[in-house]
Amino acid sequence: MSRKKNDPAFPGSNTLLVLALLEDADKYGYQIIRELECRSDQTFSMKEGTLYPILHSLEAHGEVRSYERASDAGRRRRYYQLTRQGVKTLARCRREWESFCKQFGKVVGGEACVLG
Amino acid sequence: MSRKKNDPAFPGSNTLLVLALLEDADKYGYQIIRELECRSDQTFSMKEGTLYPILHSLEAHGEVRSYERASDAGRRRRYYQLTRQGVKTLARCRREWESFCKQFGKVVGGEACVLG
DNA sequence: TCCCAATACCTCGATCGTCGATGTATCCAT
DNA sequence: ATGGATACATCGACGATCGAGGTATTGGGA
Repeated sequence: MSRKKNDPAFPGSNTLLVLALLEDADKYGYQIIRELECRSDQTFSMKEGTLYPILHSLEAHGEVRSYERASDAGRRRRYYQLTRQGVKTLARCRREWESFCKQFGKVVGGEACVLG
Repeated sequence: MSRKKNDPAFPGSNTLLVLALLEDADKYGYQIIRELECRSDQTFSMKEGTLYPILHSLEAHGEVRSYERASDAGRRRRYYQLTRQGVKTLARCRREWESFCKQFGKVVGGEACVLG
């Protein structure tokens, strides 16, 4: 496969990951990265250079909105919240993922196929 | 997600797809594309500009070897065959895929996670 | 007190995978 | 004879991701 160490096994899924993490609560960037590591048993470790552009792009496309809020400690944090459209997109992406998974498994699993 | 129409839902998996398709028999490029479409119910449609570089790269890395053979009709065909190393790589990639799937599902599914 | 690690945000250039277009040639049916 | 399917290949462009770097604040240990 000639993949580098930190290369995620199957790239492209980061946007769906972010949307899914925003489902249960508004979150800020740093928190998304930490929670992703935790939820995936340290398998996924999204880089900041990956996450922030995704967040900004999602906001530009109306999938999320953001607001700034200071933490107890006074540190500034920008929270991201799913919009109604973002919720729909998340649902669609989940369906796409499931379908992809199924088809991919069918091929990689190894059932025969008769060609015309 | 802002993906283009023909963008595969989750890119990066093409190499694994190719290795898996070569498992049961030696195959040539065009055949791989057709069989992939068939096995995945037309979901995956690998482009030639994607496949051939992958094939060449796999050969350069010793995962497959190739030989030319004319078909009945006399058309030239370059068949690709998994090497012993290719078989090992396929097995490893399958394990990685399964692990990825599991972790990804855990996050996208939506179980809670308590952060430290 | 001073410094470093962690928190928190962000941007930039490089790289890699994939696509779409294009090119070549052969075979077959119309 | 013309066009579509087969069959191989390469090229430039683009988008996603990474790694490195930059800024600033907070809290803890030496």
